Amino acid sequence: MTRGLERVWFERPVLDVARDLLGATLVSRAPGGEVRLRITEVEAYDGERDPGSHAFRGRSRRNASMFGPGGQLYVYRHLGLHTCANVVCAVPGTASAVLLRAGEVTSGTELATARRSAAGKVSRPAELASGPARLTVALGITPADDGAGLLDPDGRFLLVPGSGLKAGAGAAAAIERGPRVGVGGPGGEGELFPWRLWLSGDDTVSRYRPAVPRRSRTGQTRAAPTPTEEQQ
DNA sequence: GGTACGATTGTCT
DNA sequence: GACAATCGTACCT
Repeated sequence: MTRGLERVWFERPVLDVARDLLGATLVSRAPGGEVRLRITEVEAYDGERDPGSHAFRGRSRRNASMFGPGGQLYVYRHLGLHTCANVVCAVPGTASAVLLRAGEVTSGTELATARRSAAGKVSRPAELASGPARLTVALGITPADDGAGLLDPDGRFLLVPGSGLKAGAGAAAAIERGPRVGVGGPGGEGELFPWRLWLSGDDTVSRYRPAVPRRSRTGQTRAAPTPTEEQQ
């Protein structure tokens, strides 16, 4: 039987959990079969003190599972289109979580490919789960899985520690870190929280895209320059 | 009650 | 590289 993790594993600083999630395997079981994903890229979100976190403005109906005990999923819908999944860590009452950004499908490739094909195109195996929304599709994670546990060896999801991380020093050297993707905020928040971690050289890691101000439906950007400023 | 916007992705040029 | 899709949530009036 595959052994999972103890809950205390998640009751640590979010960056420690994020680092150790790299190389770990997330197992997703469904009636159609099982998909195993080796995690290659994550982002850490440190709860209410992190301006990039969904929990920054406090608890709400959407982010309630972020405030739950460690070792469960926080799943949310983004832009009404995509589903993203986080691993909740730390102790109840806090709200830190690790966003799963990318991974390598190591088992159940056919099922993952079928899921991704139904949702769009897949041009190469490395793109099966290269991106937070792609990853959830490949694993069959839906908003209904919000709050699902990751510790039960017989449950729908199981997180298995990565064998390559037991060595410690060697594994740490293979981990790179940088600013989080698509997280802007005042004063270059991405630079203040360089909490995107990935396995160096892994081709399943998603492409870095800096945060850009979005044009709203009315044709204005959020910090629209005045006509006077535009002339300068 | 109304409005702005987002931890993204796929398509089109 | 630019842009549209699409809807739940938070914030404002």
